[in-house]
Amino acid sequence: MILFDPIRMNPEFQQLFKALKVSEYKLQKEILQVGIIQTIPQDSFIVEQDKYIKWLVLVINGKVRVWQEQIDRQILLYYVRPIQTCVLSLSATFSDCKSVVNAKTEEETIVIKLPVRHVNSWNFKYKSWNDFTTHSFINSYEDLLHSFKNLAFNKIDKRLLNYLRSEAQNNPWNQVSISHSQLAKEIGTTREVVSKILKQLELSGIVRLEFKKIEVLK
Amino acid sequence: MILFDPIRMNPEFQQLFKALKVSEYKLQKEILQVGIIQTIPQDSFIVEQDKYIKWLVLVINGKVRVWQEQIDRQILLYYVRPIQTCVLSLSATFSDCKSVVNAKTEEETIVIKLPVRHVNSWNFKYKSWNDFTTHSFINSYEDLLHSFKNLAFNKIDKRLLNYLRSEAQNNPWNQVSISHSQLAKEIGTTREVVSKILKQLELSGIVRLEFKKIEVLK
DNA sequence: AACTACTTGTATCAAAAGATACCGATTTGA
DNA sequence: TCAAATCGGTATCTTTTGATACAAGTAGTT
Repeated sequence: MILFDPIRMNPEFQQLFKALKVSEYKLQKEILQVGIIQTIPQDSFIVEQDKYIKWLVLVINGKVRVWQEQIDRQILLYYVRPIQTCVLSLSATFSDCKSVVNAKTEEETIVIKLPVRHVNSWNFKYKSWNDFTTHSFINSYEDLLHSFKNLAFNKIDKRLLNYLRSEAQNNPWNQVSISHSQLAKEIGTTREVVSKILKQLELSGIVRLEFKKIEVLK
Repeated sequence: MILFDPIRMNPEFQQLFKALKVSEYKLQKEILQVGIIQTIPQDSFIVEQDKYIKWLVLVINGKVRVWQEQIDRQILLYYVRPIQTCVLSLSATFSDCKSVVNAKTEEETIVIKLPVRHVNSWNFKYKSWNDFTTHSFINSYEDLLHSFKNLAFNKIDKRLLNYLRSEAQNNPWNQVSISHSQLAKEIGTTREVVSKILKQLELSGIVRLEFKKIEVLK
C-alpha cells in the first residue's frame, strides 16, 4: 500500500478514479505523477484545428464543445461532459497527429491533462484504462454515426428540432438559452434559415420564443 | 511449441496472422479453435439492420459494403476490404447489441468468422489483438469523421466527384463500373440528380460516360 | 437618454435538390 | 429474335435551402 502525497490527491483525482473505476494502485500513481488539474475559463480553446495534440484532456466538470469548421460555416460534432474525454485526443495518444476539430469550453471547466506520450502504454498495462478507452471509442463512434444519419436523412427543420429537444432535456423548464446565429452554427446552416424555421415552429405551437431563449413545448 | 492441426491451418489463417501481426502462439491457437472460414457469394448480407451481431467478421479477400438506410433512401458508410473488420461488429464484441447498419458482399468474399463472446477477452490478453482493435477504431472513426465533413460541407456534385475519384483510383483505367441508380444510393440522393450532374461533368470534360461505366478524366 | 453591439423578423431573389413523368437505349435470357 | 428488365436522358415543376438587404428589437454602458 502506497501512501500518496496528500497535496496531489485532491477531490478531482478521486472523482476521476471513481468514475473510471481505476482500481489499480500503480495506474493511480502514474496518473497522479503526470496529471495536471486545471480550471479553464469559459470560451477557451482546448484544441484547435491543424495544431498538434499534446495532452489527453479529461473533463471533470463543465462542458466542452467540439466542432468542425470551414470558412464561414461550422457544424457541431459533440459535447464532452463529465467524466469523458474527446476521442480524437485519445486517438492522438496512439499516434502523433494534428487535430481535425476545434474544442472550446462553453462554461468554466475543470479538466485533468495527461501528456499523450505517457498515456500510450497504459492501454495494455491496465485493464481499467483499457476498458475506459474502449468504451470511449465505442460510445463516440455510435454518437457520430447517429449524427451522420441525422445529417444524411433529415431536413434542416427536423435537425433543428432534434437539437432543441435534446438540449431542452437538460433544463428543468425545457428551455434552451441560445441565439439564432449560434443555433445555425450548431446544425450547419445560416441564421436566416434558423429564424424562419423557428417562427414556423412557434406558429405550430411547438416552441415559444423569447430573446435568446427557446422553450420547447412538445 | 505447439503443433497445429494441419487441416485447420490453411492459407487464410496464415494471411490473417501475418496482417494482424499476431505473434502470440496462444492467440493463434484460440483463433484456430473458434474461427470459421467461409466463402460468401456476391450480394449476400453479412449483417442486417436491427438484427443481433453474433460474429466478428474479418474480410480476408473481396469487398463488403456497409451502409445505412431509411425507407427509400440509403447512404454509404464505408467499404470493408482485406484485411479489415467492420468496427460496428467489433464494438458488438464488447456489448451485445443490434446492428444499426447493413453490410453486404459486393464480390465473392472470403471471411473468417469469430464468435463475439470469445473475442471479448482477447483485447486485454493479447497485445497484438489490442493493437488491432485500437487501430481499427481509430481508422474507422477518422474515416467516418471525414465522411461527415464531406456531407456537411460539400454539395452533391462535389460529393459525387469525390466518390468517383476515390473509386477510380482502384482501377488501372480510372474507370468506375456502376449504374447511376447505385451511385445515387452511395451518396444519398436520387437517380435523376446523378444523371443530371454526370451529364454536366461530361460536358465539362471531367468524366466520360458509357453504359454502366464512368471514366474519370481529371 | 444616447450610443453601441448584438439579435431578431422578414421580404425578395437565386440556387440546389427532389419529384414526376415519359421515352428511348442496352442488356439479358428464354 | 423478341420480350422483359434494367438503365439512362431530359423536361417540367416544386420544395428546400441559401444569399442579400434592410428594418426593428434588446441589453448594457456611459
